[in-house]
Amino acid sequence: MEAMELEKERLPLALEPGMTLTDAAYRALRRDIITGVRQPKERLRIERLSRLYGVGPTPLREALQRLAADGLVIATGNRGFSVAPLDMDEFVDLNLARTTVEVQMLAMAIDKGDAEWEAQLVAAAYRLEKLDARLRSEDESALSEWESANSAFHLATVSACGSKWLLHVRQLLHAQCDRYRRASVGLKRHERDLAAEHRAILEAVLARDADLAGRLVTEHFRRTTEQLLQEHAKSGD
Amino acid sequence: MEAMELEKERLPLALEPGMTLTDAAYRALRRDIITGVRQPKERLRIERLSRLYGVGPTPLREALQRLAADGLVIATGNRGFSVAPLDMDEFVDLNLARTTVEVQMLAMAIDKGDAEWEAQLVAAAYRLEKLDARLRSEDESALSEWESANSAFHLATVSACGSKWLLHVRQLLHAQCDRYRRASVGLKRHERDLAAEHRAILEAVLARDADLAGRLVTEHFRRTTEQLLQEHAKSGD
DNA sequence: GTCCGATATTTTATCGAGAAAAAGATGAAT
DNA sequence: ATTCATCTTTTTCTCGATAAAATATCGGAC
Repeated sequence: MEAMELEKERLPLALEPGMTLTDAAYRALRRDIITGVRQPKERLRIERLSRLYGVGPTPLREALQRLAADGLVIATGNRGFSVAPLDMDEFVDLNLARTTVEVQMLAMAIDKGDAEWEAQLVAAAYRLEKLDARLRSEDESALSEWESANSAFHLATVSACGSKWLLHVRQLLHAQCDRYRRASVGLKRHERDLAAEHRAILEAVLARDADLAGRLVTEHFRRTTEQLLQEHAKSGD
Repeated sequence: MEAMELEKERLPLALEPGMTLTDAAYRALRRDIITGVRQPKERLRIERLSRLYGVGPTPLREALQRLAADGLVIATGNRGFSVAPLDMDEFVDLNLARTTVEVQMLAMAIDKGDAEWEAQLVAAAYRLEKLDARLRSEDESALSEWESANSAFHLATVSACGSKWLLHVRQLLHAQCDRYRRASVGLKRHERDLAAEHRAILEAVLARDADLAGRLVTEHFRRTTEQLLQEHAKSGD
Protein backbone atom coordinates (compact mmCIF):
# COMPACT_ATOMS: atom_id res chain seq x y z
CA MET A 1 0.00 0.00 0.00
CA GLU A 2 1.89 2.99 -1.29
CA ALA A 3 1.37 6.65 -0.39
CA MET A 4 -1.86 7.65 -2.05
CA GLU A 5 -1.11 11.34 -1.90
CA LEU A 6 -2.13 12.79 -5.21
CA GLU A 7 -2.19 16.30 -3.89
CA LYS A 8 -1.47 18.58 -6.80
CA GLU A 9 -2.60 21.78 -5.17
CA ARG A 10 0.28 23.90 -6.40
CA LEU A 11 -0.87 27.23 -5.06
CA PRO A 12 0.81 30.13 -6.83
CA LEU A 13 1.42 31.88 -3.48
CA ALA A 14 0.28 35.31 -4.62
CA LEU A 15 3.04 37.63 -3.52
CA GLU A 16 2.38 41.32 -3.51
CA PRO A 17 5.09 43.94 -3.94
CA GLY A 18 7.47 44.31 -1.01
CA MET A 19 6.53 40.86 0.16
CA THR A 20 8.97 38.10 0.86
CA LEU A 21 8.48 34.43 0.16
CA THR A 22 8.48 33.83 3.92
CA ASP A 23 5.45 36.10 4.27
CA ALA A 24 3.66 34.38 1.42
CA ALA A 25 4.37 30.94 2.84
CA TYR A 26 3.27 32.12 6.28
CA ARG A 27 -0.04 33.39 4.97
CA ALA A 28 -0.74 30.34 2.85
CA LEU A 29 0.11 27.91 5.64
CA ARG A 30 -1.82 29.90 8.20
CA ARG A 31 -4.89 29.94 6.00
CA ASP A 32 -4.63 26.23 5.27
CA ILE A 33 -4.21 25.36 8.94
CA ILE A 34 -7.13 27.49 10.08
CA THR A 35 -9.44 26.27 7.34
CA GLY A 36 -8.48 22.68 7.99
CA VAL A 37 -6.70 21.93 4.72
CA ARG A 38 -3.76 20.98 6.93
CA GLN A 39 -5.31 18.81 9.56
CA PRO A 40 -4.53 18.77 13.29
CA LYS A 41 -1.46 16.71 14.26
CA GLU A 42 -0.46 16.47 10.59
CA ARG A 43 3.30 16.35 10.25
CA LEU A 44 4.67 19.20 8.21
CA ARG A 45 7.73 17.81 6.46
CA ILE A 46 9.79 20.45 4.82
CA GLU A 47 10.43 18.64 1.58
CA ARG A 48 6.78 17.84 1.06
CA LEU A 49 5.66 21.40 1.81
CA SER A 50 8.40 22.61 -0.49
CA ARG A 51 6.80 20.67 -3.34
CA LEU A 52 3.26 21.65 -2.39
CA TYR A 53 3.80 25.37 -2.10
CA GLY A 54 6.65 25.70 -4.54
CA VAL A 55 9.01 27.38 -2.07
CA GLY A 56 12.46 26.46 -0.85
CA PRO A 57 13.16 25.09 2.61
CA THR A 58 14.40 28.33 4.14
CA PRO A 59 11.27 30.49 3.71
CA LEU A 60 9.17 27.55 4.82
CA ARG A 61 11.10 27.02 8.02
CA GLU A 62 10.88 30.73 8.82
CA ALA A 63 7.14 30.69 8.22
CA LEU A 64 6.78 27.63 10.42
CA GLN A 65 8.68 29.33 13.24
CA ARG A 66 6.28 32.25 13.12
CA LEU A 67 3.32 29.91 13.12
CA ALA A 68 4.84 28.12 16.10
CA ALA A 69 4.92 31.41 17.97
CA ASP A 70 1.24 31.87 17.08
CA GLY A 71 0.50 28.47 18.54
CA LEU A 72 -0.81 27.07 15.27
CA VAL A 73 2.20 24.84 14.77
CA ILE A 74 4.18 22.73 17.22
CA ALA A 75 7.93 22.80 16.72
CA THR A 76 9.76 19.92 18.35
CA GLY A 77 13.54 20.21 18.44
CA ASN A 78 15.22 17.98 15.84
CA ARG A 79 11.90 16.35 15.14
CA GLY A 80 10.34 18.90 12.86
CA PHE A 81 6.98 20.62 12.77
CA SER A 82 3.36 19.54 12.99
CA VAL A 83 -0.03 21.22 13.03
CA ALA A 84 -1.15 21.89 16.60
CA PRO A 85 -3.62 19.26 17.81
CA LEU A 86 -7.23 20.01 18.68
CA ASP A 87 -8.10 19.44 22.31
CA MET A 88 -11.51 20.15 23.79
CA ASP A 89 -10.15 21.18 27.18
CA GLU A 90 -7.97 23.70 25.41
CA PHE A 91 -10.96 24.90 23.44
CA VAL A 92 -12.79 25.68 26.67
CA ASP A 93 -10.05 27.85 28.12
CA LEU A 94 -9.46 29.41 24.72
CA ASN A 95 -13.06 30.58 24.75
CA LEU A 96 -12.82 31.79 28.30
CA ALA A 97 -9.75 33.79 27.31
CA ARG A 98 -11.22 35.31 24.19
CA THR A 99 -14.50 36.15 25.91
CA THR A 100 -12.70 37.96 28.70
CA VAL A 101 -10.65 39.94 26.23
CA GLU A 102 -13.60 40.66 23.97
CA VAL A 103 -15.82 41.98 26.75
CA GLN A 104 -13.14 44.28 28.05
CA MET A 105 -12.38 45.60 24.56
CA LEU A 106 -16.07 46.11 23.93
CA ALA A 107 -16.38 48.28 27.02
CA MET A 108 -13.38 50.32 25.94
CA ALA A 109 -14.69 50.72 22.39
CA ILE A 110 -18.10 51.83 23.65
CA ASP A 111 -16.34 54.37 25.83
CA LYS A 112 -14.02 55.73 23.16
CA GLY A 113 -15.76 55.03 19.85
CA ASP A 114 -16.68 57.96 17.64
CA ALA A 115 -19.24 58.47 14.88
CA GLU A 116 -16.99 56.98 12.23
CA TRP A 117 -16.69 53.82 14.30
CA GLU A 118 -20.47 53.60 14.56
CA ALA A 119 -20.75 54.00 10.80
CA GLN A 120 -18.26 51.20 10.15
CA LEU A 121 -20.03 49.00 12.66
CA VAL A 122 -23.44 49.57 11.08
CA ALA A 123 -21.96 48.82 7.67
CA ALA A 124 -20.44 45.55 8.91
CA ALA A 125 -23.75 44.59 10.52
CA TYR A 126 -25.58 45.33 7.28
CA ARG A 127 -23.22 43.16 5.24
CA LEU A 128 -23.62 40.33 7.71
CA GLU A 129 -27.40 40.60 7.65
CA LYS A 130 -27.46 40.43 3.87
CA LEU A 131 -25.30 37.31 3.84
CA ASP A 132 -27.42 35.77 6.54
CA ALA A 133 -30.46 36.24 4.32
CA ARG A 134 -28.69 34.54 1.43
CA LEU A 135 -27.80 31.64 3.69
CA ARG A 136 -31.38 31.28 4.87
CA SER A 137 -32.49 30.93 1.27
CA GLU A 138 -30.29 27.86 0.90
CA ASP A 139 -27.51 29.65 -0.91
CA GLU A 140 -24.65 27.58 0.50
CA SER A 141 -22.10 29.32 -1.70
CA ALA A 142 -22.23 32.29 0.68
CA LEU A 143 -20.93 30.32 3.63
CA SER A 144 -17.31 31.35 3.47
CA GLU A 145 -18.36 34.93 2.80
CA TRP A 146 -20.63 34.76 5.83
CA GLU A 147 -17.73 33.55 7.96
CA SER A 148 -15.67 36.55 6.93
CA ALA A 149 -18.56 38.96 7.50
CA ASN A 150 -19.19 37.44 10.92
CA SER A 151 -15.56 37.92 11.93
CA ALA A 152 -15.60 41.43 10.48
CA PHE A 153 -18.70 42.35 12.46
CA HIS A 154 -17.30 41.23 15.79
CA LEU A 155 -14.02 42.92 14.99
CA ALA A 156 -15.87 46.12 14.16
CA THR A 157 -17.56 46.17 17.56
CA VAL A 158 -14.22 46.27 19.36
CA SER A 159 -12.07 48.04 16.76
CA ALA A 160 -12.36 51.38 18.53
CA CYS A 161 -10.97 50.09 21.82
CA GLY A 162 -7.80 52.05 21.14
CA SER A 163 -5.37 49.33 22.14
CA LYS A 164 -3.17 47.88 19.47
CA TRP A 165 -2.08 45.13 21.83
CA LEU A 166 -5.53 43.99 22.81
CA LEU A 167 -6.41 43.83 19.13
CA HIS A 168 -3.33 41.71 18.51
CA VAL A 169 -4.07 39.35 21.37
CA ARG A 170 -7.66 39.11 20.26
CA GLN A 171 -6.66 38.19 16.74
CA LEU A 172 -4.37 35.50 18.14
CA LEU A 173 -7.14 33.93 20.18
CA HIS A 174 -9.76 34.22 17.46
CA ALA A 175 -7.52 32.52 14.92
CA GLN A 176 -7.35 29.51 17.22
CA CYS A 177 -11.08 29.52 17.88
CA ASP A 178 -11.79 29.76 14.17
CA ARG A 179 -9.76 26.62 13.64
CA TYR A 180 -11.81 24.70 16.16
CA ARG A 181 -15.03 26.03 14.71
CA ARG A 182 -14.20 25.10 11.14
CA ALA A 183 -13.04 21.66 12.18
CA SER A 184 -16.54 21.02 13.47
CA VAL A 185 -18.54 19.13 10.88
CA GLY A 186 -22.10 20.12 11.66
CA LEU A 187 -22.15 23.79 12.48
CA LYS A 188 -25.91 23.40 12.66
CA ARG A 189 -26.79 27.03 12.40
CA HIS A 190 -30.46 26.33 12.03
CA GLU A 191 -31.13 25.79 15.69
CA ARG A 192 -30.07 29.31 16.46
CA ASP A 193 -31.14 32.75 15.36
CA LEU A 194 -27.68 34.17 14.94
CA ALA A 195 -28.99 37.20 13.09
CA ALA A 196 -31.15 38.13 16.06
CA GLU A 197 -28.21 37.73 18.44
CA HIS A 198 -26.07 39.96 16.25
CA ARG A 199 -28.84 42.53 16.01
CA ALA A 200 -29.19 42.61 19.78
CA ILE A 201 -25.44 43.09 20.19
CA LEU A 202 -25.43 45.89 17.64
CA GLU A 203 -28.31 47.64 19.41
CA ALA A 204 -26.68 47.42 22.81
CA VAL A 205 -23.40 48.74 21.44
CA LEU A 206 -25.02 51.66 19.63
CA ALA A 207 -26.97 52.41 22.80
CA ARG A 208 -23.57 52.53 24.53
CA ASP A 209 -24.68 50.00 27.07
CA ALA A 210 -21.37 48.27 27.78
CA ASP A 211 -22.79 46.05 30.46
CA LEU A 212 -25.59 44.66 28.33
CA ALA A 213 -23.37 44.33 25.28
CA GLY A 214 -20.81 42.43 27.32
CA ARG A 215 -23.43 40.02 28.63
CA LEU A 216 -24.87 39.47 25.15
CA VAL A 217 -21.47 38.75 23.63
CA THR A 218 -20.57 36.40 26.47
CA GLU A 219 -23.79 34.51 25.89
CA HIS A 220 -23.24 34.58 22.13
CA PHE A 221 -19.80 33.02 22.45
CA ARG A 222 -20.94 30.61 25.15
CA ARG A 223 -23.62 29.17 22.87
CA THR A 224 -21.19 28.60 20.03
CA THR A 225 -18.80 26.86 22.39
CA GLU A 226 -21.55 24.77 23.97
CA GLN A 227 -22.81 23.69 20.57
CA LEU A 228 -19.40 22.63 19.38
CA LEU A 229 -18.68 20.73 22.59
CA GLN A 230 -21.96 18.85 22.40
CA GLU A 231 -21.30 17.95 18.81
CA HIS A 232 -17.89 16.65 19.69
CA ALA A 233 -19.22 14.64 22.62
CA LYS A 234 -21.67 12.94 20.25
CA SER A 235 -19.08 12.10 17.62
CA GLY A 236 -16.60 11.21 20.35
CA ASP A 237 -18.61 8.21 21.57
CA MET B 1 35.47 57.87 12.04
CA GLU B 2 35.43 54.13 11.68
CA ALA B 3 33.08 51.68 13.32
CA MET B 4 34.05 51.66 16.98
CA GLU B 5 32.32 48.42 17.65
CA LEU B 6 34.64 46.44 19.83
CA GLU B 7 31.89 44.17 20.99
CA LYS B 8 33.48 40.87 21.78
CA GLU B 9 30.61 39.44 23.75
CA ARG B 10 30.81 36.02 22.21
CA LEU B 11 28.18 34.28 24.26
CA PRO B 12 28.56 30.52 24.16
CA LEU B 13 24.80 30.13 23.63
CA ALA B 14 24.32 27.37 26.17
CA LEU B 15 22.36 24.71 24.32
CA GLU B 16 20.75 21.97 26.33
CA PRO B 17 20.00 18.51 24.94
CA GLY B 18 17.27 18.35 22.36
CA MET B 19 17.70 22.03 21.68
CA THR B 20 18.30 23.52 18.30
CA LEU B 21 20.52 26.47 17.51
CA THR B 22 17.40 28.39 16.53
CA ASP B 23 16.03 27.97 20.05
CA ALA B 24 19.31 29.06 21.58
CA ALA B 25 19.53 32.12 19.36
CA TYR B 26 15.90 32.92 20.13
CA ARG B 27 16.48 32.79 23.87
CA ALA B 28 19.69 34.78 23.76
CA LEU B 29 18.23 37.48 21.53
CA ARG B 30 15.04 37.64 23.53
CA ARG B 31 16.95 38.08 26.75
CA ASP B 32 19.20 40.73 25.24
CA ILE B 33 16.26 42.66 23.81
CA ILE B 34 14.28 42.60 27.05
CA THR B 35 17.23 43.54 29.22
CA GLY B 36 18.20 46.33 26.86
CA VAL B 37 21.50 44.93 25.60
CA ARG B 38 19.97 45.28 22.15
CA GLN B 39 18.51 48.73 22.19
CA PRO B 40 15.17 49.86 20.75
CA LYS B 41 15.22 50.60 17.00
CA GLU B 42 18.64 48.96 16.73
CA ARG B 43 19.07 47.33 13.36
CA LEU B 44 19.72 43.61 13.60
CA ARG B 45 21.94 42.80 10.67
CA ILE B 46 22.34 39.12 10.10
CA GLU B 47 26.05 39.10 9.48
CA ARG B 48 26.79 41.12 12.58
CA LEU B 49 24.58 38.97 14.79
CA SER B 50 26.18 35.94 13.22
CA ARG B 51 29.55 37.11 14.49
CA LEU B 52 28.21 38.18 17.89
CA TYR B 53 26.36 35.00 18.74
CA GLY B 54 28.47 32.59 16.75
CA VAL B 55 25.56 31.16 14.78
CA GLY B 56 24.89 30.91 11.07
CA PRO B 57 22.38 33.07 9.24
CA THR B 58 19.62 30.47 9.04
CA PRO B 59 19.03 29.85 12.76
CA LEU B 60 19.27 33.58 13.35
CA ARG B 61 16.64 34.42 10.77
CA GLU B 62 14.33 31.78 12.22
CA ALA B 63 14.81 33.16 15.71
CA LEU B 64 14.13 36.67 14.45
CA GLN B 65 10.90 35.55 12.81
CA ARG B 66 9.71 34.12 16.11
CA LEU B 67 10.66 37.31 17.91
CA ALA B 68 8.78 39.25 15.26
CA ALA B 69 5.68 37.22 16.06
CA ASP B 70 6.22 38.08 19.74
CA GLY B 71 6.36 41.75 18.83
CA LEU B 72 9.88 42.22 20.13
CA VAL B 73 11.34 42.56 16.66
CA ILE B 74 10.07 44.37 13.59
CA ALA B 75 10.54 42.52 10.31
CA THR B 76 10.35 44.72 7.24
CA GLY B 77 10.22 42.93 3.93
CA ASN B 78 13.54 43.04 2.07
CA ARG B 79 14.80 45.54 4.63
CA GLY B 80 15.74 43.22 7.44
CA PHE B 81 15.03 43.21 11.14
CA SER B 82 15.24 45.72 13.96
CA VAL B 83 14.42 45.81 17.66
CA ALA B 84 10.89 47.09 18.22
CA PRO B 85 10.89 50.77 19.21
CA LEU B 86 9.73 52.04 22.59
CA ASP B 87 6.68 54.27 22.43
CA MET B 88 4.97 55.70 25.47
CA ASP B 89 1.50 55.56 23.95
CA GLU B 90 2.06 51.90 23.29
CA PHE B 91 3.26 51.45 26.85
CA VAL B 92 -0.02 52.82 28.14
CA ASP B 93 -2.21 50.44 26.20
CA LEU B 94 0.19 47.61 26.96
CA ASN B 95 -0.40 48.21 30.64
CA LEU B 96 -4.12 48.46 30.16
CA ALA B 97 -4.04 45.15 28.35
CA ARG B 98 -1.90 43.35 30.89
CA THR B 99 -3.88 44.74 33.82
CA THR B 100 -7.14 43.55 32.32
CA VAL B 101 -5.74 40.10 31.73
CA GLU B 102 -4.07 39.93 35.12
CA VAL B 103 -7.18 40.87 37.08
CA GLN B 104 -9.31 38.33 35.26
CA MET B 105 -6.70 35.60 35.79
CA LEU B 106 -6.44 36.52 39.45
CA ALA B 107 -10.17 36.07 39.93
CA MET B 108 -10.02 32.70 38.21
CA ALA B 109 -7.04 31.58 40.28
CA ILE B 110 -8.71 32.62 43.51
CA ASP B 111 -11.73 30.63 42.46
CA LYS B 112 -9.89 27.49 41.44
CA GLY B 113 -6.63 27.55 43.40
CA ASP B 114 -5.91 24.70 45.80
CA ALA B 115 -3.69 24.34 48.86
CA GLU B 116 -0.61 23.58 46.78
CA TRP B 117 -1.10 26.84 44.88
CA GLU B 118 -1.33 28.74 48.17
CA ALA B 119 1.88 27.09 49.34
CA GLN B 120 3.73 28.05 46.17
CA LEU B 121 2.40 31.57 46.42
CA VAL B 122 3.49 31.98 50.02
CA ALA B 123 6.92 30.65 49.09
CA ALA B 124 7.24 33.15 46.24
CA ALA B 125 6.15 35.97 48.52
CA TYR B 126 8.71 34.92 51.11
CA ARG B 127 11.55 34.88 48.58
CA LEU B 128 10.54 38.31 47.34
CA GLU B 129 10.39 39.70 50.86
CA LYS B 130 13.90 38.42 51.64
CA LEU B 131 15.30 40.02 48.49
CA ASP B 132 13.49 43.23 49.26
CA ALA B 133 15.22 43.32 52.63
CA ARG B 134 18.60 42.83 50.96
CA LEU B 135 17.82 45.68 48.59
CA ARG B 136 16.85 47.97 51.46
CA SER B 137 20.22 47.35 53.07
CA GLU B 138 21.94 48.79 49.98
CA ASP B 139 22.84 45.41 48.52
CA GLU B 140 22.52 46.41 44.87
CA SER B 141 23.79 43.04 43.67
CA ALA B 142 20.38 41.59 44.44
CA LEU B 143 18.58 43.78 41.91
CA SER B 144 18.34 41.31 39.08
CA GLU B 145 17.38 38.58 41.51
CA TRP B 146 14.68 40.86 42.89
CA GLU B 147 13.34 41.41 39.39
CA SER B 148 13.01 37.66 38.89
CA ALA B 149 11.41 37.17 42.28
CA ASN B 150 8.97 39.97 41.58
CA SER B 151 7.92 38.41 38.29
CA ALA B 152 7.71 35.01 39.96
CA PHE B 153 5.47 36.35 42.72
CA HIS B 154 2.98 37.92 40.35
CA LEU B 155 3.02 34.82 38.18
CA ALA B 156 2.37 32.70 41.26
CA THR B 157 -0.75 34.68 42.11
CA VAL B 158 -2.36 33.85 38.77
CA SER B 159 -0.75 30.48 38.01
CA ALA B 160 -3.79 28.55 39.20
CA CYS B 161 -6.16 30.26 36.78
CA GLY B 162 -6.32 27.04 34.82
CA SER B 163 -6.00 28.57 31.38
CA LYS B 164 -2.92 27.80 29.37
CA TRP B 165 -3.84 30.47 26.85
CA LEU B 166 -4.30 33.26 29.34
CA LEU B 167 -0.93 32.38 30.81
CA HIS B 168 0.60 32.54 27.36
CA VAL B 169 -0.98 35.88 26.54
CA ARG B 170 0.05 37.20 29.92
CA GLN B 171 3.66 36.18 29.37
CA LEU B 172 3.60 37.92 25.99
CA LEU B 173 2.38 41.18 27.49
CA HIS B 174 4.67 41.03 30.52
CA ALA B 175 7.74 40.49 28.36
CA GLN B 176 6.96 43.76 26.60
CA CYS B 177 6.29 45.61 29.84
CA ASP B 178 9.53 44.30 31.30
CA ARG B 179 11.39 45.78 28.38
CA TYR B 180 9.90 49.21 29.00
CA ARG B 181 10.57 48.95 32.70
CA ARG B 182 14.21 47.98 32.32
CA ALA B 183 14.80 50.69 29.76
CA SER B 184 13.85 53.20 32.41
CA VAL B 185 16.96 54.59 34.04
CA GLY B 186 15.76 55.63 37.45
CA LEU B 187 13.40 52.99 38.73
CA LYS B 188 13.33 55.03 41.91
CA ARG B 189 12.00 52.34 44.15
CA HIS B 190 12.56 54.38 47.28
CA GLU B 191 9.47 56.50 46.94
CA ARG B 192 7.27 53.46 47.17
CA ASP B 193 6.77 50.69 49.66
CA LEU B 194 6.61 47.86 47.19
CA ALA B 195 6.93 45.25 49.89
CA ALA B 196 3.81 46.56 51.58
CA GLU B 197 1.92 46.52 48.30
CA HIS B 198 2.94 42.94 47.67
CA ARG B 199 1.99 41.94 51.20
CA ALA B 200 -1.45 43.49 50.77
CA ILE B 201 -1.95 41.62 47.50
CA LEU B 202 -0.86 38.36 49.09
CA GLU B 203 -3.27 38.85 51.97
CA ALA B 204 -6.20 39.61 49.73
CA VAL B 205 -5.49 36.60 47.56
CA LEU B 206 -5.14 34.23 50.52
CA ALA B 207 -8.38 35.67 51.91
CA ARG B 208 -9.92 34.74 48.53
CA ASP B 209 -11.14 38.27 48.06
CA ALA B 210 -10.96 38.53 44.26
CA ASP B 211 -12.45 41.98 44.15
CA LEU B 212 -9.98 43.52 46.57
CA ALA B 213 -7.03 41.65 45.07
CA GLY B 214 -8.00 42.90 41.63
CA ARG B 215 -8.19 46.48 42.81
CA LEU B 216 -4.85 46.22 44.59
CA VAL B 217 -3.09 44.76 41.56
CA THR B 218 -4.62 47.36 39.28
CA GLU B 219 -3.34 50.09 41.57
CA HIS B 220 0.03 48.36 41.88
CA PHE B 221 0.47 48.26 38.11
CA ARG B 222 -0.93 51.76 37.68
CA ARG B 223 1.70 53.23 39.98
CA THR B 224 4.53 51.55 38.15
CA THR B 225 3.20 52.84 34.86
CA GLU B 226 2.64 56.32 36.22
CA GLN B 227 6.14 56.45 37.64
CA LEU B 228 7.74 55.39 34.39
CA LEU B 229 5.68 57.85 32.38
CA GLN B 230 6.62 60.74 34.66
CA GLU B 231 10.26 59.82 34.46
CA HIS B 232 10.07 59.71 30.70
CA ALA B 233 8.31 63.08 30.55
CA LYS B 234 11.14 64.61 32.57
CA SER B 235 13.93 63.14 30.44
CA GLY B 236 11.89 63.88 27.31
CA ASP B 237 12.13 67.66 27.75
C1' DG C 1 24.18 74.57 -6.17
C1' DT C 2 20.46 71.26 -6.85
C1' DC C 3 18.14 67.71 -8.98
C1' DC C 4 17.95 63.56 -11.54
C1' DG C 5 19.45 59.14 -13.54
C1' DA C 6 22.86 55.39 -14.00
C1' DT C 7 26.28 52.59 -11.79
C1' DA C 8 28.46 50.37 -7.78
C1' DT C 9 28.10 48.61 -3.24
C1' DT C 10 25.96 46.82 0.54
C1' DT C 11 22.34 44.02 2.64
C1' DT C 12 18.81 40.87 2.40
C1' DA C 13 16.48 36.73 0.82
C1' DT C 14 16.82 32.30 -1.26
C1' DC C 15 18.72 28.07 -2.84
C1' DG C 16 21.26 23.63 -2.78
C1' DA C 17 24.42 20.69 -0.44
C1' DG C 18 26.57 18.80 3.57
C1' DA C 19 26.53 17.60 8.75
C1' DA C 20 23.90 16.06 12.63
C1' DA C 21 20.33 13.83 14.71
C1' DA C 22 16.45 10.64 14.98
C1' DA C 23 13.93 6.69 13.34
C1' DG C 24 13.97 2.27 11.45
C1' DA C 25 16.15 -2.28 10.20
C1' DT C 26 19.11 -6.09 10.82
C1' DG C 27 21.18 -9.67 13.44
C1' DA C 28 23.35 -11.85 17.36
C1' DA C 29 22.89 -13.20 22.30
C1' DT C 30 20.07 -14.48 26.08
C1' DA D 1 10.55 -14.87 21.51
C1' DT D 2 12.74 -10.82 23.36
C1' DT D 3 16.34 -7.59 24.12
C1' DC D 4 20.15 -5.05 22.98
C1' DA D 5 23.65 -3.16 20.01
C1' DT D 6 25.07 -1.79 15.48
C1' DC D 7 24.25 -0.31 10.94
C1' DT D 8 21.32 1.89 7.44
C1' DT D 9 18.03 5.09 6.04
C1' DT D 10 15.40 8.99 6.53
C1' DT D 11 14.60 13.63 8.13
C1' DT D 12 15.99 17.64 10.23
C1' DC D 13 19.16 21.24 10.83
C1' DT D 14 22.98 24.17 9.54
C1' DC D 15 26.30 26.32 6.60
C1' DG D 16 28.31 28.71 2.53
C1' DA D 17 27.33 30.73 -1.77
C1' DT D 18 24.33 32.84 -5.29
C1' DA D 19 20.54 35.87 -6.73
C1' DA D 20 17.62 39.74 -5.83
C1' DA D 21 16.54 43.90 -3.78
C1' DA D 22 17.62 48.21 -1.67
C1' DT D 23 20.87 51.81 -0.52
C1' DA D 24 24.66 54.66 -1.50
C1' DT D 25 27.81 56.87 -4.84
C1' DC D 26 28.94 59.44 -8.63
C1' DG D 27 28.59 62.34 -12.74
C1' DG D 28 26.04 65.19 -15.77
C1' DA D 29 22.27 68.49 -16.86
C1' DC D 30 19.80 72.51 -15.60
